[in-house]
Amino acid sequence: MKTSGDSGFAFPDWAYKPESSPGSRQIQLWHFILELLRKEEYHDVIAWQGDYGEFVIKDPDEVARLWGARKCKPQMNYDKLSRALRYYYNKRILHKTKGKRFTYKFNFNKLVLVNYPFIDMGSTGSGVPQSAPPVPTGAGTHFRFPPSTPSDVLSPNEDLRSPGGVFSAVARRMARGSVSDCSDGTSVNSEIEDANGGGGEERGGERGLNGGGGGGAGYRSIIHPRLSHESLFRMYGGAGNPNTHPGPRGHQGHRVHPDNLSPFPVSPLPGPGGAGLLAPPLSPALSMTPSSHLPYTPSPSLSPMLGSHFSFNPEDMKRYLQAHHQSVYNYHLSPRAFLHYPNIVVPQPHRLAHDNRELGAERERGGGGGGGGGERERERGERLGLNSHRHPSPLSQSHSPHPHSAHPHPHPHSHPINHPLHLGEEPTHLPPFKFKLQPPPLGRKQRDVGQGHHPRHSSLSSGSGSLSSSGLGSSLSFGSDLSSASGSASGSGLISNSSSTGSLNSAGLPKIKVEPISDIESEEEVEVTDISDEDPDDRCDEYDLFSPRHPRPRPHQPPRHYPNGTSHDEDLDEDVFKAPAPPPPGLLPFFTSQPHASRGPPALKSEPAEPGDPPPPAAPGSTKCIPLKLRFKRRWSEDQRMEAMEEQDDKKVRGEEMERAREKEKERQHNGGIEENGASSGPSSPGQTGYDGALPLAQRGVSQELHRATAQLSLENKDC
DNA sequence: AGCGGAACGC
DNA sequence: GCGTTCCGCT
Repeated sequence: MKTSGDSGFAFPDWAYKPESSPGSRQIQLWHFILELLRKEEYHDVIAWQGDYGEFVIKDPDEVARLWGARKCKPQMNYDKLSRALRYYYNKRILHKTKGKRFTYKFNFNKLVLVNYPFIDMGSTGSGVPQSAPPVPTGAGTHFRFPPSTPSDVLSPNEDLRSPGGVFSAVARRMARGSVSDCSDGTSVNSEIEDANGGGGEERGGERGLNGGGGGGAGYRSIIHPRLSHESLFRMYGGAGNPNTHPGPRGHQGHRVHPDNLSPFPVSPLPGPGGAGLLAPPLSPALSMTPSSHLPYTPSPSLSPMLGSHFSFNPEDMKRYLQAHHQSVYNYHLSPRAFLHYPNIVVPQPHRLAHDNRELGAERERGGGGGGGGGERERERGERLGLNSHRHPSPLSQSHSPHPHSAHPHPHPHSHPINHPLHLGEEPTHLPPFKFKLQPPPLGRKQRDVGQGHHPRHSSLSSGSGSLSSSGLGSSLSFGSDLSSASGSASGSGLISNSSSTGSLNSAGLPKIKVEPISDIESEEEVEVTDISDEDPDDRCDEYDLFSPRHPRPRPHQPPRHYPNGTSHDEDLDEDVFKAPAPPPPGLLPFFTSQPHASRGPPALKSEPAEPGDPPPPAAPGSTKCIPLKLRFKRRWSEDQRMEAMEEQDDKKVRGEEMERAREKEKERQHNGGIEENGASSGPSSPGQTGYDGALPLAQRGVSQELHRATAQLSLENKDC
């Protein structure tokens, strides 16, 4: 990990979005929305409403203003913002709730917010607190492997030694809230903060730890932009973690109503509901799995991990991979994600012994949004310059009395930085586990295929003709596109429709996986996104940090599915939302049931009620009574086949990418061979992991594979 | 209100 | 890749 060098982070390179896609590094609108949604201060402006995932923009102008402030786009207005929102339709991140003004709905069924596993989608009406729990603010959603230590996370100048240093820095960052300060000095943020009294109270809940920290001045760059306080906190401390809401406002530290209100299957599994609630955000993959699904094994190394750090030790990796794999299956994600580690086997999930989630957090949702009416002083015309301090921060959001409880160093002895378990010396790349959303539905605009009736220009650049609607069915068998981008290079943000859809299409190759049929999105098509790529701190003044992209013709926007704007999926989605949590993945015996069932064509999908669920029962000839060995064999063949298939598709879709990835992997293997072996002392040792012993013979090999992978990973991060 | 194409910017 | 800005159309 190159972190130490420039940023001091212990995250693998692949944990970050490539610089090549600066665009994705900035906060994305939906993240921002989510962010606002979870803050009580903004409930007068935007709030959850109705169905899960549905929210209403109560004050469009204000939301736009805030967004504009965050993006340093003073000209922002609802019209523009809504345009952006509309783009999400195609991406399926959102859709409009028809008939309700300013009401949109997140397609969480497709969009698994990796880093927002605890989102509280409570509905207003239900009286449930609206704001979300530890939802990372736009800020640090960047996915990162858990930092090993605070110092990994903090920039060099931060005072690592003092707890206050860490926290204050974080707090300071957190204090920045939703609105950013534009570098030009027109700090919107400050505007708001000032408005709220000394720049510090407004976000009460989160500021709890800001005990000292000196003014916010200059905090801006104290922490590396990539640092997510959110994850930091989550990582460091489930319990006491301020951000996690231990504080007064942490109403739902532990969602009390998880199953019902959350879009995420919080506790699919009976029992320690949500044992995983606070599962360490090992990866997007992990997070994406409803926490409770996480098959973490309470291994010795686990607790430390939960407590404060994570290291790339084999066990952790194993868990990570395991979880990932599990996710793949749970969500019917393409196994491509595991392309590099085809042999990894995910053992039966074990539940986390103790959940470290933010329990006890109680959130007192004080009077709730007082009548939104009164205080809206801002007006659209006025832009940043004026202050429109709207949210007099609720006092209720007091600060966590024990800011330090979240001290990141619960386990000082296991300082990650030098974690003994760190294996490997060579940098390795793990597949980025980048999840993409399905491409937009075929559009109604097919009509214009080929015809440019462009108002402004007649140039039909690339993709206009692309969409042949239907046909592209080809690749679509697997609903989710879990793409494993090539190591560090990948780029996209969390969601992306096939990037080059347009161009490729024009070439005649169906590049996009198109949903064959209407928007019916099969539940299997759970989309996982890594919302980790944005950094709230990426602000206007930092724009130039990113190299400008080369201008290129903008591909046509793929047409939408629904002819006539009819959103068929509305219902579906709704169902999805209401649907009970998906079956416990863990229950999906990795070995026993047929794995890819869900990957079939959408047509297969049936029970709308179980979105994201594990694949349906094994096909008729299931392996039920087959000996384990055989089963494995079978399973493997199947997997291989699937992989092959997908690869084929992939090739069409993004062959290059894959190719590169594979190449990389090869390379890695080649180069890292030595270290790989060295790692063998780790997890593969029987009994060490805790499950090896229980693993069937067949799995041993797999284990090794995993081990190897782990080692590689470790290597990869070695230079952090 | 909403939608969505197009060009443009970062 | 992700908006932002415009704008015509419903």
